[in-house]
Parts: sequence; C-alpha cells; structure tokens
Amino acid sequence: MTVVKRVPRAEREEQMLAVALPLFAERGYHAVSVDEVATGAGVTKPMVYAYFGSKEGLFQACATRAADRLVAALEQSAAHHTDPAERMWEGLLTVFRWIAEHRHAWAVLYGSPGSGGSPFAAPAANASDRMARLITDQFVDTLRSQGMGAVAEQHAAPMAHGFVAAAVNMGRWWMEHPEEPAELQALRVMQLTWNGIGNVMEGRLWAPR
Amino acid sequence: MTVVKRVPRAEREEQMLAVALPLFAERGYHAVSVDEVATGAGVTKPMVYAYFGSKEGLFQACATRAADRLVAALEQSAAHHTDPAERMWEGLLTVFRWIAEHRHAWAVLYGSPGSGGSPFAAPAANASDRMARLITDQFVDTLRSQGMGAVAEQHAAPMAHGFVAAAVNMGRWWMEHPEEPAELQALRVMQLTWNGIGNVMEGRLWAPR
DNA sequence: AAGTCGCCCCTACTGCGAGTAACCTTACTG
DNA sequence: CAGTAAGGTTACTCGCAGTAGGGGCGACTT
Repeated sequence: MTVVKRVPRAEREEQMLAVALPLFAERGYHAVSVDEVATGAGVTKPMVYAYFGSKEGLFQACATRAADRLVAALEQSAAHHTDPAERMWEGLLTVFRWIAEHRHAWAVLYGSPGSGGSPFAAPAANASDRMARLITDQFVDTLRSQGMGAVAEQHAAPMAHGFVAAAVNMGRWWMEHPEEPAELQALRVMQLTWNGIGNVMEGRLWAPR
Repeated sequence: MTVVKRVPRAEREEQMLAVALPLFAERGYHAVSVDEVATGAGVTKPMVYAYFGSKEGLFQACATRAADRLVAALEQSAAHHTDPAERMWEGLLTVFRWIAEHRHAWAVLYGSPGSGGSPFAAPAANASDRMARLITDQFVDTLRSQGMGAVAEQHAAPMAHGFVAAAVNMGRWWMEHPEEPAELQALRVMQLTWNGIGNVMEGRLWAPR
C-alpha cells in the first residue's frame, strides 16, 4: 500500500497556499478550480473546504497573508525613519522592492494585468487602509505640530488614501513595464504626491538626499 | 393569448443593460445570474446570449458604456479650459459630479464597496488609460514649452496614471462618505497631486480662483 | 489491552448557473 | 403569399463549488 504521508494541518495549509498563490496570480480567481489546488497540494477537494471553508476563503487567505507581509515590511521601514519626507521615500522604496520580490503576492492582492483582477477585494482594501493609516498618522502629527490641526482633521485620511492609491497604481503600471527599477517608481510617486504636479511643472523636482 | 410585444434588438439591448447595471452595481458580478437579467428585461436567457455573447460580455457592455460616458464628460470639460491648473480642477469637478449622478455606472466601472469588486477590469483600465492620456498630453505640452521635454518623456505617463488612480480611489472613498460634496473631493485631489503633500505640510494650500 | 476520541483524508454525491441546440412564430420582403 | 430574417422559447448539457458520510490511524485514557 502506498505509504502516503499524513501531514498536520498547519503544514498542509501551507502547501495549499503555496500552490494556490501562483495559480491565482497568473490566471485570476475564476480560472482556478479548487480541485486543481487540492491535487496540487497532494490531497482532494474536501480538505481544502475543511481548512479554508470555501474557494473565497482560500483566496482571502492568500491575499490576507500577502497584505500582512506587505504592511509589516512597510511598518518596519516606517519605524526606522522620523523625518516626514525621508519616511515617505523609504516607505515607497520598501513597497516597490517588496513588489519586485513578491510578484505573485502582489498580483493576488492588487490584481494581475493579464487576467481579470481579483474579486473579493476586502484584503486589498484592508491593506490599503492600513497603509493609509500609517501615512495619516504621520500627516496629522506633522500638521498638528504646525498649528494646522483643522487641515489635518479634514484632509489627512482621504489624502492618504489617494496617496496609497497612486502608489498602488504605479505598481500596477510597473507590472507592465518591468524593465524599470523600483527606485524610479518610488521617485515618480514622490514627484507626484510630495512635490505635486504643480511644482513639477514649474521645474521644482524632488530628489532623495 | 398574451400579446407580448416583440421588441427590436437595439431597444431590447437597452432594457437588458438598464436591468443589469444596477444589479451588477449593488451585488457585484458573481451574485447576479443571467436568468435574472433576462427575466428582468422581459425575455429569457438565450436572448441575452444572442445579444451579448456571454455574461462577461453583458458586464463589459455595462462597464464600457459607463466608461465612454465618463470619458466623454471629461473630454468635454477639458475642451473648455486651457490653463493647466484650471483644466485639472474643472476636470476633477466634472468627474466627481458625474460620479454623484451616475453612482451605479461608477460602481460597475470601479467596483462597489459592499459587494466584491468586478472581475474583467478591462473597461476600467481602459477608462483610466484614456483619462490618463488626457492628462499626459497636457503635462507634456506644458513641460515642453518650458524646455523640460526630458522630464516629460520619462515621467508624464506614469505620473498621469498615478494621478488618475488617486482620483479614482478618492471616488471609492467618497462612496463610503457620501455626505460630503463633490467639490471637497476634487479639492483634496488637487491638494494631493497638484500642490503635493510636501507643500501642504508646509502650509501651502491650493484653492480655486 | 482494549476502548475511544479526534484528526487526516477519501469516494461519491447534489445543485446551481453558464452556455447551447433546436425549434417555434411573428413581421416584413419581393 | 411564399420565403426569410429576426425575436423568442423550451429543454437540455456540463463544469464546478460545495457536502454527506464514512474509513483508517495515532494518541491518550482506564
């Protein structure tokens, strides 16, 4: 009899996620069947349901894990810098480097270009919210210390969301122009959101130290 | 026998789209069945397939139509203004007002908050591209006339995409805070992308004339 | 040593909904 | 008043998400 090894839950979940992530990333949610993931992980469909509840649950697990790691990387970067501009710059560098090193995770989180994006965008929205919060806090602190609390209250959160969205979409754009370096993407976001288009048009460019 | 009127294709397509749009907008792609749309439009499923080819085709038709109208509104606005800042500002106002008046179309195009977003994001990407191109052209013209062609070539397109993304996501954020006026959303995008966070933090706010 | 509990894993189904084949019927054409 | 195209239907197939129910093996009691 084939001595098929029995594997503890945690390890098997890991295998399933490892199989599912690149599949979801490359073909999109719809084009991946649960059976496929199951057999890829050496088991059958009901195991996937036992561990993740549903196909959506499986996808969410992939996306949530990706989101957690991305946000963790960003938080760690933020903890190492205090100056606002530097913090932004280093944060962007961290994010774009993370994207380059985790293309599958990024694609699952924020949608791959070829196949349709991901449904069930909750983890992506959640990741964006957490990243936006990091920026919002920075923003509010800086403005408060300059007696501009009112501006902060009103604009910080939505502007932070806009900032994150700009960065995320620059990431999407990047996926289609992969020859460029991460640093250039980060620089562009800084030009756009830190200096502002108005300044750039008048020749005021931003540059890291 | 019930004298159910037979309806010409163009008109029936219109009905189907009219039924499908709010359904997709409120419940998302997955939770809507083709049968539902068909009966809602007074016919049966095969008619939908005869006219739109597939469920995806039906969705794309909704989204593409929304995209066309949004872009058309923006193009018309752009044609009425030449000054870069004013053009941006009026364009943003146009977009946010359009969103307020076409919430369903907007939700189908760029994903509703409650239900999962939409798969098959091609029309959304296409709309973003076309809006970004409007901005890119403006951007390149302005920079070229100042002898900064090199900057333009390298940064205009990706920055324009970042700009559009920021505006789109501000629109998403707005859907969850619908009490605020369109003007405030537009103003925030200007603060973020025209002035830049750096300027805002130093107290330089932007305001329409 | 024998019960028994819980975990890992399977075969074999149900059911829903996308997509299709084949046919009917009304209305307009020469 | 055929002939034909366009609007419309019933009645299927099929793929896949999700489930029911059961089997075996280790670990922990007693």
